[in-house]
Amino acid sequence: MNIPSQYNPKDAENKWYSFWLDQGLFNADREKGGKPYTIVIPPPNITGILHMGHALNNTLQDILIRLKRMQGWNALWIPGTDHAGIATQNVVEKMLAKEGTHRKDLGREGFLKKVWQWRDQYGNTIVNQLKRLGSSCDWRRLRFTMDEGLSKAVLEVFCHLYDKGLIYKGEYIINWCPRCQTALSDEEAMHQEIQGNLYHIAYPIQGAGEFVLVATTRPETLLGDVAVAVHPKDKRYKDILSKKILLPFLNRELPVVQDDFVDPKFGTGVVKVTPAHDPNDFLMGERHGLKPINVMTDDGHMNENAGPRYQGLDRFQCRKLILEDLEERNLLKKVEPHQHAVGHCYRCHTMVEPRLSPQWFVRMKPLAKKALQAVEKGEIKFYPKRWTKVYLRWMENIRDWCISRQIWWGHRIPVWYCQNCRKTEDRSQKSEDRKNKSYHPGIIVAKERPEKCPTCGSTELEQDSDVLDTWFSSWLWPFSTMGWPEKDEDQRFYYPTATLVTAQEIIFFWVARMIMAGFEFMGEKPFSHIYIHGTVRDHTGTKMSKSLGNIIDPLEIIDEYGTDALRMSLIMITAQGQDVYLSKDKFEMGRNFANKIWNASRFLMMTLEGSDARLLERKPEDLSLEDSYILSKLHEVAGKVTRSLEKYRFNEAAHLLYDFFWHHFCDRYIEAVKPILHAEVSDQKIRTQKVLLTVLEMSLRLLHPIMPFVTEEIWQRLKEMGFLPKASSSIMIESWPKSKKSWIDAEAVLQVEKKYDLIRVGRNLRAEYQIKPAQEVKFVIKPASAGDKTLLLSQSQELQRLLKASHLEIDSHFTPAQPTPSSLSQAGTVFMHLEGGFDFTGEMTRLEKQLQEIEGGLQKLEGRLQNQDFLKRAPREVVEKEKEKRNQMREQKEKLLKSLEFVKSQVGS
RNA sequence: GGGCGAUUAGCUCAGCUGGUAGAGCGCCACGUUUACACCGUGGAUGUCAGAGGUUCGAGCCCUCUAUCGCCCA
Repeated sequence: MNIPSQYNPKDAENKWYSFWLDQGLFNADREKGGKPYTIVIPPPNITGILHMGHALNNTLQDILIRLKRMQGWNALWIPGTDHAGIATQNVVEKMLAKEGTHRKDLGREGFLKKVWQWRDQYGNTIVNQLKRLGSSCDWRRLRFTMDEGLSKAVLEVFCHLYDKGLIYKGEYIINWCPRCQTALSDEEAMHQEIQGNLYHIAYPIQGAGEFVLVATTRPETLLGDVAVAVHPKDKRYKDILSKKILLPFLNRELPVVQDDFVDPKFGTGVVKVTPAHDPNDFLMGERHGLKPINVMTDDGHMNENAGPRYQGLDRFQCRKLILEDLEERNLLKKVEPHQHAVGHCYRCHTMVEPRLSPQWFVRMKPLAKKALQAVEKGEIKFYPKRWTKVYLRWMENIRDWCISRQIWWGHRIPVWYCQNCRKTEDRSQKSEDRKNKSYHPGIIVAKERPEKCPTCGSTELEQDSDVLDTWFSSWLWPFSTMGWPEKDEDQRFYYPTATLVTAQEIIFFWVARMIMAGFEFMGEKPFSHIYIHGTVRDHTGTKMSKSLGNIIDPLEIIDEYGTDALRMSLIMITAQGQDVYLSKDKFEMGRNFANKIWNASRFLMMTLEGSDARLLERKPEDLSLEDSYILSKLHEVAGKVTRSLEKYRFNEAAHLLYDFFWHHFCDRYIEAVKPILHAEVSDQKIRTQKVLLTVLEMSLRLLHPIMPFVTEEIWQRLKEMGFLPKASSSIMIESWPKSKKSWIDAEAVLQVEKKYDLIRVGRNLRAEYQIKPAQEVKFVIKPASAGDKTLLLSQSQELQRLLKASHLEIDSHFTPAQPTPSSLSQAGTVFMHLEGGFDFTGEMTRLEKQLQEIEGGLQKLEGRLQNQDFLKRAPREVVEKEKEKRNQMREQKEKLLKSLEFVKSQVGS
């Protein structure tokens, strides 16, 4: 048999992924039975390429889905992508710019055609990349937020909410991205601390020859000032309340208003009020009946209201010029550095401009109620649970959601305006509309284009040119992907989903809104558990991003180390919900482990070849101590791994498996049974082969959800060799191992642990005395108890081999006739006989060091056991345990003292 | 300003409900013994950020402080 000594991931990955696909093993089928377990993928953006965040996110989902599938659930993982309105439009616009054209040249329809072409060409890149990760999604159910079905869901929802009075149009201040030229929701404006300045500007008081100092961070907006404000209790400014203030440059007369919002301690205690360019000022303006003046265009330039000198300037150029002009007139009194948070577009990072404009909003308070309760009552749980509070706080302070976007790519708002009704609409009515949000004359909301206006019968209808926020489709994801608003059996079966696996960044964007949508449209929560994993950062703690160039590309890692290595490494270093600091060398861990699995299996296959080894179906009666030990550990680890995974403690599960397979199975068991395997056929040999096969096969199944490829590759080889006659077609549909108590023999485990402790101690002696590994030495062991003697006697052959001993004596009454290096282990004292010279002084220091350690520990223990409070209040088991430990240590101390005395007596001679 | 997280071995991080600290990498010594050098054997290394407190007992619970990071305003 020729098996390469290194695992080659590439072959296995391509082969088995296509095999799984061909066999339809990812496909969920209601008829197959089992309880439903559904996950919907957080749909990646079609402009995206796979990054480590995706790799982690999808590995976690795949682990869950593969686990549940093996556990016999009817496991469904629905994949899909998100149309990402702004991001995709940006990408296509850039492409057009390279071609020397602009979307406006193509017109709306022409542009959308281009976008669809782009998405057909590139939009599935990430889907194919997810496949390389091994993701076992039901690809037949792949959805896209712009699909016909999902678009229908969007229309249905818009009309439903509008009819309920939960959607309204209004002129409000929103976050405006001057580069993307669209409104953004509050969540899409990411606040970043920037180092700016606080400018103290002197505004002249009319007719007084005096000034009032106003502090602002954005001097260019002063052109839109309509008032200045002070706190009502601020006595410093009492005198100016009745005065008019003159706006520099424009000489606009500004009233002085009093408002609680003003913080007397901030700046000078006087603020300028610019309702068209600041959300707080907007509210203040409403409170005081001030009419906003907009001084900017939609692309961030100054408009005609800014006056001829500034009109047409970019907002930052204008700031510069205004400051120069203020300085020239001696109106700029003070500039102090000031750090403040400014919104940035989450798609293009341009500084967001608060802007007054007519937009569509969803009234969120009524939707939030059930979503809030469900989490409060624990019907929906966050893992780790600290996110609960974050969610609740946001929900409690929820604000209306701006859903209109001034772009072309997306679901167009299903609203038509009757041109006729609009003409006749009285201007004064407009402000009324704002207050009475459900009253919209000339507005028709419908799933399809209406033929004529229901009010006046006019056919002059024009559809709203805006599209909806992308999240307005993704908040429906858990059910729109299941065909809603149509209803069918599948939907009834698979909804609600079980677990949502996502990142912290989109709790508000997506998770919270999905919960609201679930209750509103399905009458039921969309999922029960939300697992929030950490953010993947580079080794310095910076979030990975393309523009920073600190990306570690998962595909590159897959090429270099293999998918299983990527998955295992990521899982091992990701504690529940903690951010991950990544560097390339971390992936060696997973690669080395995959190789270890490969080689252990290789060894087994070579030794089992030709034998008729089969899996053990029940626990044999005649197990050796080692057999009992490894089978106990196997079942113990199976239980622990299952519990860890079910509690979303993925790294714990990974470490348990790593430790079991490498250290217990390979380092101990396999090494221990090698002589049996190399010997002639015997009952013992046959049994050992079975144990080996059983442990390997079950380990593979336990490892499969995390490392699907290498486990399938080996499992299939075992099957091909005839060792698994009852096997199904793939390990991925085999059953998940059950931890059986009857297979766990705690006593055997304890004894074997003792045995290895003794071996370690003996080997340590060899190393300390620099005995060459090949050289055999004589050992004598003085057992610590009668029980230990029995144990050691039964294991003497093996001990002899593992200690590389020429002779091994087990003697309860042993006292060395001459100075002999010795060391203590749990099962007894190990003496090593040296031929020739012996370094008494060296041995003395060694023993003294050991004695010191023991004495230190003993002192602590004695102290504790003398403490009456401890004896009275600590639980009895704890006290007993400590007593036992003390007795042991006392004995050890005695032994050491004896040895030491003996050695010392020889030093002089 | 409010909230959350982090601070544990040289590095990167585990440590769930309190019972005398662990892993991987790195380091030191030895080793090429037919599964694996992507390996084996043995070893060294910690005032668990600091200060108080609760407790018989604190890395873990409480309070405060410091540093770093994130979120919200």
